[in-house]
Amino acid sequence: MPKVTEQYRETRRDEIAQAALRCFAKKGFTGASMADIIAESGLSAGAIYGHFESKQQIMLSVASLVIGDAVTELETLNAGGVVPTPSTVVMTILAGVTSDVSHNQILLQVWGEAMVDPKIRELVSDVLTQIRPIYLRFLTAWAEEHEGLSKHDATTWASRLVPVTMGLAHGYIVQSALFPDFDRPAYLASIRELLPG
Amino acid sequence: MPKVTEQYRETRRDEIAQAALRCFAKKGFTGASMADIIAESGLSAGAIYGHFESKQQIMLSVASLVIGDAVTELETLNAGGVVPTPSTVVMTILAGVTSDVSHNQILLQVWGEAMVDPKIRELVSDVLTQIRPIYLRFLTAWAEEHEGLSKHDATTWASRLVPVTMGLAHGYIVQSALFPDFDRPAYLASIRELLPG
DNA sequence: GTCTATACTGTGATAGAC
DNA sequence: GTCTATCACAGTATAGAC
Repeated sequence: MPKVTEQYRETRRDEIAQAALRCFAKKGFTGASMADIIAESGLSAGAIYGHFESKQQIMLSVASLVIGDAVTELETLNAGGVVPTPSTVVMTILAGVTSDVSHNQILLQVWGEAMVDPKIRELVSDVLTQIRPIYLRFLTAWAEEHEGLSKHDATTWASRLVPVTMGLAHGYIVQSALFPDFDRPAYLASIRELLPG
Repeated sequence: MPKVTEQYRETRRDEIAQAALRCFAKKGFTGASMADIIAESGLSAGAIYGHFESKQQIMLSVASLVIGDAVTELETLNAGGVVPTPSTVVMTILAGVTSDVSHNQILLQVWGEAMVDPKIRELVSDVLTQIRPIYLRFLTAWAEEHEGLSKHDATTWASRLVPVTMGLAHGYIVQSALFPDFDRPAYLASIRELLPG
């Protein structure tokens, strides 16, 4: 199998997913029809069904794209080598999620869909089980280093702080998507005041 | 016009809305069909269309029901006469929103729908403009009383804290709906630690 | 082996006859 | 109030062009 072909298919898939993303951002997961996606992608029905089994698969692909942002961005913190403060962790994850406005909008839709679509729910759940330990690791490291706690105590302390820390991020995402005049910098500043570090 | 008739109609409307709520909780706003709602309500298509103009109207009615919980519950704080702590305010609003699990689930769907449906968006926006000032008032009063700030300083302080305070609530709602093993009491305890008061 | 154009089949919301 | 017809449109399959 020539490598070119595989890459080509991958690219096509991505193009379709991006077109679908734009449609979903405008009309929602269920509101956007295959016809919309077909038109937006500039391809034809058959072409699309050659790359995706169903609309459901496209939805999953887009959802995965959007919620994956968080993990991607968090990984960059590892590269730094230094132990980030709790508020830095939150701000980093938010930078990933809300850099693209349409991603942010779709994220809320993904959460909504997760309430009724088991596949999406599973996807969200999977990403959580990736993110939670990362949060925990960073917060634990910080508590050890800056609060002088033992590894055990630091872990306990961190695991209590993780949910609210994530909650603050969730709040940012919600308000960012819902309130047109949401003051993002002010929110981030408040996070820095509230969280230790 | 006999009063009985009006009350009767109101009751019927409410029954239909409740039936619709159950359907939406199970299958989502767009996933639930009129046929579902008809079956769940035990009525017929014609009967329902006698009380609601369209499915859209039913959706709005249910959405309003669900996001109205917050306001309803907040009002109870007024009755007490004492100035609640910031964390008490959050916990009160959460008590209203998440007491009924299906309401909580639908709330996420409402947020998602708000991304693409202007009517729903408007509804959400309206409720916010009701809630924000209430938060602000309570937090300001608390800052005056317990931090000894002037009215002006207290207001400034409060308006900076309102978004994150609401954010913590949003985080609770999101995690409560998405994570089956979410530890609610632990989250509330962390809120108490984080927020002043 | 990809794509285009078009046809098919079920189902949705709703209107209107009983 | 119920029941049933309508009518548009959804997602998808297919038949053939490049």
